[in-house]
Amino acid sequence: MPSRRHAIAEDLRQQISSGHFKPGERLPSETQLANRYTVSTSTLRSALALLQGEGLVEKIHGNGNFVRRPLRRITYTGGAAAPAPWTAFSAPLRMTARTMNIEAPSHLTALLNVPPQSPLTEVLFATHEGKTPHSLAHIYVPLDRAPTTPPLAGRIAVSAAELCAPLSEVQERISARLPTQEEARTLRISPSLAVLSLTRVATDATGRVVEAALLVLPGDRADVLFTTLFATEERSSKE
Amino acid sequence: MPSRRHAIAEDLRQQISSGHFKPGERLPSETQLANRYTVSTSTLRSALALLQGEGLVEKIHGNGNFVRRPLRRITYTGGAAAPAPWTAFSAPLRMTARTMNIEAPSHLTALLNVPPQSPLTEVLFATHEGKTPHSLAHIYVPLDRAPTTPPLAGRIAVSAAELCAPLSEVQERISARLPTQEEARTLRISPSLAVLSLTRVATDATGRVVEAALLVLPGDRADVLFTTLFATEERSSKE
DNA sequence: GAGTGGTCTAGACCACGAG
DNA sequence: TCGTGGTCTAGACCACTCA
Repeated sequence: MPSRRHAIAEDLRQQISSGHFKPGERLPSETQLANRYTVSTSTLRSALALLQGEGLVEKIHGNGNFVRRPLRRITYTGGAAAPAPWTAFSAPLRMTARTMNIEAPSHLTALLNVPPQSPLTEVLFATHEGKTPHSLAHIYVPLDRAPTTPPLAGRIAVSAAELCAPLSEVQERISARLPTQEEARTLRISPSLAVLSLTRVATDATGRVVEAALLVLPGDRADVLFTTLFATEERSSKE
Repeated sequence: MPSRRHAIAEDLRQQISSGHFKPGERLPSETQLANRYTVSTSTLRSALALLQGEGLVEKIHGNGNFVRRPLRRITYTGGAAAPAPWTAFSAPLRMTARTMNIEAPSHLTALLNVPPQSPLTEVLFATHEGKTPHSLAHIYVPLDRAPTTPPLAGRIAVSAAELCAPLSEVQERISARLPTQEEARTLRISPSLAVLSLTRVATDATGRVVEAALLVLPGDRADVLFTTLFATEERSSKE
């Protein structure tokens, strides 16, 4: 037996995909929708919560529920096959970066293998498509290993490590979770929409950590791709 | 101002981590907890929903709310650095597999690059720690490329591709989402606990798809690790 | 059958956003 | 200020589990 809220969610899904409600459009208020479906507002809200978790609807407090614009799915390419960590896109994809020097907070000392409060360059990084944020990144570079020409910007910031000594190893660890309140606000996603959390640690030939990057990618508009090529014939690993 | 439900959730989190409520233990009923905190049952339930999404509490309909046993975090190791796709664990980690021959359903023909309804071997695969499922995998091998000695079992099933012709490429695509109802039931996780979804496609030297694997890993107990080694000195890629 | 969580109601009041 | 969503109440009734 489909519950009331699932039936309503399904009906709204239909109306959205059929174009009855268009991307960017504001839905009728929750009170109106509750009347239309003859349910209480709580039931209607729980139906909207389902759509929210799917990334179909965005709620804006004090303003309304909006049909989310379907966003291009972006791909983060990891591993050796990636010349630059962010692939290029045909669509206009805006990037913003903010650089600041900080002292290593405790949760980073283990990751970077540096003493507490040692100087770091932090780059806050975001990609946007139109007005909608696509992804977030925090990138940390120990100051004594940073390129000598700040400020970093654009893709250079993301691949800062490449400017340093030759890398010997890059580790990328990926997990899935719900966004923190702040991430949800910044990315303008529902707190119930899963995100990919990727931690990339680059090490140089001497074993020092050259760069750590913490990426947050909304599950409805990003995924991560790794391609592993195996040696055939006399071919060796590709970079 | 922290809302009522966040305060309650925080208090319960404390009581769980302090050992006042122990792993596996049943919490007081929602009515009792609602009285204790002098809130309505709906408010209390929304507090529990927060803990559920964090994987701290498991609700069992008609039975109660239970403190989840903290599970060992497992790591799926991807890419060339992985001799076997599933790393070994010190803890007893049970694996179950069920093999069946099917005809390629439509959503797999593109992935496997085979004609519709061509014969496949499907392996349903699960890992458990104790009674709790850790992960799910659906593995598909085109029949004409399968090893000649079925039934596959254990880790062999997961690395079936290795028995075939030498691989030339493995693609692993990862995304984050909420589980389907069925996945949530099978993995015994909350529908609001994010999962990693990993699609692995292995191709042999002739360009044919040898194996496709669809993995589902609960976000609270699994992550994925890729290690990329760069050639230094005369060293080449490792397998 | 007794007790649990699951769904739903019909309100009240608060917090936010835009005009 | 007004309309929006956010939180919360105090119930009712249903569905499930276990003894």
